[in-house]
Amino acid sequence: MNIYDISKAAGVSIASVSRVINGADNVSEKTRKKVMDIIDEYGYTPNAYARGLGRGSMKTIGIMCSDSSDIYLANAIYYLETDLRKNGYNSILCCTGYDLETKKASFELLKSRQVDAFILAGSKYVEKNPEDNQYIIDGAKEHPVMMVNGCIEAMGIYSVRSDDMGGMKEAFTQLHESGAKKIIYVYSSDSFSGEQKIEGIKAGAKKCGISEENIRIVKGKKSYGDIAELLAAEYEKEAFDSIIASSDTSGIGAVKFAVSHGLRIPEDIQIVSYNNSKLAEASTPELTSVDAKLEEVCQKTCDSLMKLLNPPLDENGNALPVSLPARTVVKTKLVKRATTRF
Amino acid sequence: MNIYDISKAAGVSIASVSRVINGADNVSEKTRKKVMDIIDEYGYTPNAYARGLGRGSMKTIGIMCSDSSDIYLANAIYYLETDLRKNGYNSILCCTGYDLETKKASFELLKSRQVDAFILAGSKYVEKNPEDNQYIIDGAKEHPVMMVNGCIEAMGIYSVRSDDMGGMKEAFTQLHESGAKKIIYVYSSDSFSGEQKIEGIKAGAKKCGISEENIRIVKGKKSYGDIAELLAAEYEKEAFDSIIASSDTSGIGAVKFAVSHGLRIPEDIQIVSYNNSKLAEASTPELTSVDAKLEEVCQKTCDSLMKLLNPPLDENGNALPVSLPARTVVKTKLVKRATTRF
DNA sequence: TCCTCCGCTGTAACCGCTTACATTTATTGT
DNA sequence: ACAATAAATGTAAGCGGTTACAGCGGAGGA
Repeated sequence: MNIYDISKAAGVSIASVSRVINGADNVSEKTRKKVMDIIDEYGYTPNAYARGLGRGSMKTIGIMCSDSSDIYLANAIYYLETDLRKNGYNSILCCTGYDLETKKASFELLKSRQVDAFILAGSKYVEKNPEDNQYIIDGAKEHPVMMVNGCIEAMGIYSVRSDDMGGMKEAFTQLHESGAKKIIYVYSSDSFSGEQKIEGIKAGAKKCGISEENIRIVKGKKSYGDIAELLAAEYEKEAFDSIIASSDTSGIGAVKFAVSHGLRIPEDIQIVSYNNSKLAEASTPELTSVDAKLEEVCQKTCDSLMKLLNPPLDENGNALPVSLPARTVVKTKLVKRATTRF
Repeated sequence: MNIYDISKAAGVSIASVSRVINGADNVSEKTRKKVMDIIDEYGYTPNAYARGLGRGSMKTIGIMCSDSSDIYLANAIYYLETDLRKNGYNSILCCTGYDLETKKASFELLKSRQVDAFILAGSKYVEKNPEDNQYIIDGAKEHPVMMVNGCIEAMGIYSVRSDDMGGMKEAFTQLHESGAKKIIYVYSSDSFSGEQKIEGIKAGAKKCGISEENIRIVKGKKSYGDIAELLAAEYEKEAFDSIIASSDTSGIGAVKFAVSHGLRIPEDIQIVSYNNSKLAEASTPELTSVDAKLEEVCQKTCDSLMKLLNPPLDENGNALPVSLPARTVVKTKLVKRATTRF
């Protein structure tokens, strides 16, 4: 069932059918109805690829994320996909894992799929070694690249992220003001936003008059158990009265540590985690968490992308240049729950 | 940069270029090298849509899920996408929500994208009213439809799911054997697998010699708080000593109920949840949960799909018919943790 | 009445690839 | 050395749409 079949059945040319399915205004009401009736009768769906070929745009966005089963990224994907679809765009998803070669291969694959733009979700797409980002920088010359919670400085790369530094600074400060004397920061992965968070911790400490060498920062693995063990070992070395965790996952590890050590939350120990994903509420007791405003970040990402891909037209129908901020930073919000005294 | 550019630069015909990029064996080593060199030099990526148009298959699978931010589905998507990509297939994702019209629209959209097959992830694609499934049944006439944890009986629809009935039966039986006298089952959503689970509860009760009218089944909403409140109200009416939850999410609600009522877990109250997603371990105390073997379910889904889409060929290169079981059921496994005494 | 203009419709080229088939070139046997 | 055969390559027709441009008929003005 293709456009020829429809045109034959309706007794019009394929051009007219094309006009009808594209909602062009220069079709008579009579033809439109004739064509629509046939289309409804036969249940015809235009071939998106042929359309894309003819038109030059597939109305498709390539989304890359390291691991869609990560709660945080799963949410991002949901927001992005839904938002894009509302705007008439489809998403091709690639779960790239953490290996650079796989990331590159996925990028190529999405290119071959003629995506109109890329969205790199998560801060795992900023490599330590600048050369390793070259594939993204090159790609951005052809199609816009939106980075969600990551940032690479180059033409065509736009970044929307939450204010991780500010968020962590606030968490630290609040904790300090609520009487915390010994704060430990635990994180589990290095990344662009990971560094921002550490900067935030340092900034918070500075604001509270705590010297650099008195800031305690430890790095663990991703699992709850690992974080709990790490904190236990640290506690052994020197007790602390508050924990800031780089994610809700780590926050839960912190809760497990506290519970297994018979420490009362929040009386003996306070915990603040980050992201405010569903995990924060899933925890018992529920975690005080810095809301990373993921939904807003995703929504701003889509907004910018839509502006970029569908620029306003001047009176002659030519695209007007759009100027978008290369970086957008969304303010976070501390959500108070049961693991803190404030 | 298209195949003509490459053919010109390499001094061969586009057919030869096509053969090279498709790894055909009837190309001389000399031309292959010439072409590959040019491709590498110019960084050419073939247009997947033109290929698909010419070839008739896009090597793309349409995945529908109600909500990719649901932890369970997020995992499914990860497994499916990764597995499909390993097999050279891409995935287009549609998060359809729970509304029938949106589901239908997404189905149409994926059709227009010429997907080679559909995967409907989650048990939310089996509607109560059989007529409402017609769009899937019709779709299955054109392309295979794989249902993950759902089941509709029709030509071209294949179902892979976990043995929810058996899993729940085992949970009930184990609980009973560990001394539970008053078991309550709490669930939060109606669906195909929801019904299976209830059947399992009933089967377990029967096996334990408990009459139908003594089985307590309550339905709540999705949030932790709601489940906790519901259980509190039920407890008020009549105390129970064990909770079976239809998901880890509900299980966490049960934990919250127990904690807020000062009930010790598992001494005063035992809890068994379902899925064994990351949430089960995230909970404090960690949830005993029936592992729904999602990874295995997804892997079997992909396996079957690949067999269907790439059937073995006979000596003349014709596809041999493949016969696949329309239903595959994967055995679950009870994972014991801290919320039960067994 | 004839010409112009306009709205609608149709024709055909093109998007970038695959592939059946024709053609050329290389290999082998006698 | 030459036909027969096999291997490599090229040509051209699709795949299913979009769209520039040409053509057509009818309304309105001179």
